[in-house]
Amino acid sequence: MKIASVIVDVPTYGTNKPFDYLIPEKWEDVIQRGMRVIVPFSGRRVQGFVIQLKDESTVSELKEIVEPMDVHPVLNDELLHLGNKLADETLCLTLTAYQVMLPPALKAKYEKYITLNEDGIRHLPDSLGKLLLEKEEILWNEGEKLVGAAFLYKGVKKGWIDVRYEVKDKGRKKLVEYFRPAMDRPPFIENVSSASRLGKVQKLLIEFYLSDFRPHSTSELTNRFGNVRGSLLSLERIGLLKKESFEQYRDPYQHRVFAKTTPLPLTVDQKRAIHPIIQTIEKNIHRVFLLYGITGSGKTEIYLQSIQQVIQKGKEAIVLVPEISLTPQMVERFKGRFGEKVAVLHSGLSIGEKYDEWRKIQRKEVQVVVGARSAIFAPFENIGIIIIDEEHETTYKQDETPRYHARDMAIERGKIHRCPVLLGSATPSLESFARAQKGVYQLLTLEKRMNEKGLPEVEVVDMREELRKGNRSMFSELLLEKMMERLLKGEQIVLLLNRRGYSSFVMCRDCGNVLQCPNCEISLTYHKVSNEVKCHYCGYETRTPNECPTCGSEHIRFFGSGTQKVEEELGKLLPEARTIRMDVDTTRKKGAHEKLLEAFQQKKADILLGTQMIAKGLDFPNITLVGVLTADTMLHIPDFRASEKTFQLLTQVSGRAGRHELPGEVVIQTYTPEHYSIQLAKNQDYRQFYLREMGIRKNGQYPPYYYLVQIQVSHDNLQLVVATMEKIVRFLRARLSNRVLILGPSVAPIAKIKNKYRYQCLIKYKKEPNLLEVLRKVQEMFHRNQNQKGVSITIDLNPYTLM
DNA sequence: AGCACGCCGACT
DNA sequence: GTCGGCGTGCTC
Repeated sequence: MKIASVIVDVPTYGTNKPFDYLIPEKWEDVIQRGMRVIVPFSGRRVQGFVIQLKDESTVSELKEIVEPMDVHPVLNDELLHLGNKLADETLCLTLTAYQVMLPPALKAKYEKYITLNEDGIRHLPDSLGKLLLEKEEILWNEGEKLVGAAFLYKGVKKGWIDVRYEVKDKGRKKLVEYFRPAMDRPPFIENVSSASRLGKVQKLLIEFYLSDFRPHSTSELTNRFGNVRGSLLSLERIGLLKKESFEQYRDPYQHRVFAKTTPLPLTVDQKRAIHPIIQTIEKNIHRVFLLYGITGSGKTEIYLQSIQQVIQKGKEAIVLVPEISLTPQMVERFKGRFGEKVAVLHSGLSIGEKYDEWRKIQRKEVQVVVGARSAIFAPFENIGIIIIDEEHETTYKQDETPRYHARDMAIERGKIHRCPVLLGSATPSLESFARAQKGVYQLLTLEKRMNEKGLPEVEVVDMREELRKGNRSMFSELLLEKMMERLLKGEQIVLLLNRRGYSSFVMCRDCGNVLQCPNCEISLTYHKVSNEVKCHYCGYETRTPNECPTCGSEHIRFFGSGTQKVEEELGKLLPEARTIRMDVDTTRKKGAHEKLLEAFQQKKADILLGTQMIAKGLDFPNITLVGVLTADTMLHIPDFRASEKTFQLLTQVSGRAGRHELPGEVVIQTYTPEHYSIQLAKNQDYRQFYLREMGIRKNGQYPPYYYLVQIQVSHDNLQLVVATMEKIVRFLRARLSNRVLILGPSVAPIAKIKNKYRYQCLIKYKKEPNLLEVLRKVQEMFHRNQNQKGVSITIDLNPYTLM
């Protein structure tokens, strides 16, 4: 076993295969599969993943591994397998697949240094020469700032300077420095008295140690005595103290106390649902369950008690929730039940915090992970259950490479570990519910709310009617009336509006011109606070013009309403109401989300106004009214899932009301009250919606009847984009069977983003065994061309948004 | 991705 | 005859 196959950290399709390296004798016992190593590659050093150890190679002249980067493998055999499968099925690089399974702290970082050569100094400008003489070696970027990249390349070529690459390990454990007495107390005292002159501070420190003969951290001593690190180091030099570092976990929840909870008695419904899950846990068999339970029916308690069972068997559990920073309440429930056994992984954590949580898992210090999408790759080795809450959420599909779906990964891992996968939702995705109907998944249902209260009363208000009555405000009479009622009673209100900013677009009333982003094919959104118009796609922003840029007219009007405008209108209509606004603009800062929700929970506000981020998981007893300001914003986006998403959103947000003692009411305002997703959401009739929508999908040849692949091409040259897309479509038509539908080439729904034109095609199919192979060829074909022209193509299997 | 190699135009 | 532009192909 002297040879290692390595996937190198060079993200191109040309290098997407293992390279063999000799293992130097000194590392022979150390290097294992799944470790990261540093290897020489085409004249420089790069990081790589060892995927195999072997005795022979077909390559004759092998180079040697420079050194390992890990003491223990970061990917075990299961994860290596999972990564290969992921790369295969989503058409991404093996390297990219491995990287997505690891915390970002373990991603290699390279640093480029320059050093001075013999008589190079004579040729260099003073600024650079002086710096190099002083420091011997500087970062390439520093040099570039001084003299420009072109000059540096020249210098390298002429041999005046040398370039050196270094692979940096970003994985920084947080270390805390301690000083402890270097010996036991009696010899310590002896040594102190025999030591030659000690400084004043040093004496002080020695005295302190004698009074408290233990290790003390540098920060503790600094707090007590001022900056004494120098003196501590002197004491170390003369052998009295010894410096040590301990790893310390960063705990994102360290300031929170989680009230301990105990298992609640289950209802008859819940008992019936949990029984088959417990059985599969006991018998160690893999099965996928779809837990369809209406909002407030107690799905979480089923999760908790299943996990309890798993932990008792000495196994581990993974729980996925949609973007967890949004639901601190969820974390609380898991930490409350399982305390220290829980690790939390989500995008709100810093790189260091994610790394620490990951290490707790790797070291088996926890048995439960609660996290967002990527937590599905938690390096557990003995999984007893995988739970995906709010199974229908689109965030489980990553919308950048690698475009994997957490549900697929969960099922793959469930098979390997022979354990159940539990998908839970009040509004299951059509895909999953259809599978449950076919018996591929086992359906478990909870049809009753736990509090024995019915679902909240839902009223649909026709906003066209309001307009006819002369009401031009954002609020119907009914909603306003109900809001005032709640304010008097001191109960709380949630208002949902699917649009941030102030108004959705800015139009000239004289010429009809709508302000557009210069880089994207998208209208600009008006933000009143800053008096700017912004593009929500590329971030472009500019001052709102006073006159129309095309015709010069001053009659500029703002159309549509965003959260900012509603907030303002609320201030006028109900000046006594206290409002909290929650959207990407007010929750950008770390922890802001949690703070706003906490304030609402403590009744520091009467109204919580927000975009769809408020629709999920909120569980506050005092909310008795939910208002949806415009239910149809989502309905008319060009996406075959628009109805499904609208139905889900309305159902979810309605579920926020009346979860506890007080009965809840919901008011849905819409311009299309007759639409079935609004009518059926009003009745909370999922099954009827399912049947209706399935009929439409069947007719339109959409999922779950057909599988979908989306191919997009983008570049700043429109002709090139069209030509490339046409070429791809011709290629596909030639290679795929005639049962496959190929739609396009067509303009993407957003025709231009960040100055790049976008074209796309859609592939619909039921069964096409060689599809992956053909798609891989498309990809390879265009990676050759990519170098020349820079056209980027993306292939998305089972896309979730068609934008 | 980065790097060498090689071919061709521009200039000492 | 040399320097430097960048298209091409390779990296164990």
